Amino acid sequence: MPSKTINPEDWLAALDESGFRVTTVQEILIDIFAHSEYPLSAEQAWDMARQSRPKTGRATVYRTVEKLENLGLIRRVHGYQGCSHFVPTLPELMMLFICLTCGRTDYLDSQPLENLIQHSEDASGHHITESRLQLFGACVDCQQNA
Amino acid sequence: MPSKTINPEDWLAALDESGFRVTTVQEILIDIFAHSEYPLSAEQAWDMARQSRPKTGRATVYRTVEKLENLGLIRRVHGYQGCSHFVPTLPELMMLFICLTCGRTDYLDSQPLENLIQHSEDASGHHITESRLQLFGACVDCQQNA
DNA sequence: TTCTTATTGATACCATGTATCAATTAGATA
DNA sequence: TATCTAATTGATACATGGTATCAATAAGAA
Repeated sequence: MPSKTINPEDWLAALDESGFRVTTVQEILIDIFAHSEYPLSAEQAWDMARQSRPKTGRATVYRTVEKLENLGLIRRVHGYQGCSHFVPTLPELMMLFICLTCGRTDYLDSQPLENLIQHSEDASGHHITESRLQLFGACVDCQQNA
Repeated sequence: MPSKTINPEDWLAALDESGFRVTTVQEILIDIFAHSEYPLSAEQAWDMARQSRPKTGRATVYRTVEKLENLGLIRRVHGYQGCSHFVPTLPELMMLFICLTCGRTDYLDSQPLENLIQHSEDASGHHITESRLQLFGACVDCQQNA
């Protein structure tokens, strides 16, 4: 339930603009990540990729995931079934909520995080250049169905 | 530079109260984690433990680290040299800052995080039960020495 | 001191991710 | 369209980080 929609075309364009080739495997993987409601691991993405293209290699998937991460198109989720799952980078500064019941993700308004960082910089004197926030719990739907 | 100090005695007491035995290896490891200024991995802790007790086994260290984590005495740091480093749990709700230059940790006032969670719950309708925040950058000292 | 059992160390093992390298293919050029 | 070149791929072997097993040890209650 991302608040903005993701356009796989843009990801392909980003690949191209960075001088990478647009290949079948990469198209498939981009489609998989861009449309998943849940954080995906490379292994899961591999399984899904082989459904539409059985001979897809494992190493290729790991390489592509790394490439997408380096391009900033997907981002690693920490603490949800380990630290090996990825979600699309929706806003640059992400306040990601993950439901521990259904596993679905929601991108919350990140203004509060921006404020928090600003405040903490002022209060501590440290210069904050990077942040990682993950929120877990029960989403609206799962609360009702409980 | 934790804002509160850590008392290894308390950790040993926590072990004891949970029905675990207080052993030499565990005392050594507790001392190592409680006094480190930097996040430590199990592998690093193993190296340090063997300096004072050479025959210490690797599996034992991994098991002890897991035990300390389960007891809530140490907590995993995400995104600092992977996700395998641990720091003492100082406040229950942690706003941990890690300097990317010197690696030292600082526990910031976590009231802003409490507010953020409260605000996000109200705004999204999700019930937030768990959070993970990590801040990175340049600490006060490293900014001056730059 | 004895006894029971949690804990330990050595080892083998497993899972996740990475390096290698010949074969393939995107896409630029003719 | 055919040709060419290097990025990409798939298969495999490998490395790393962590776990299961099991006999030997030691904590701490009796």
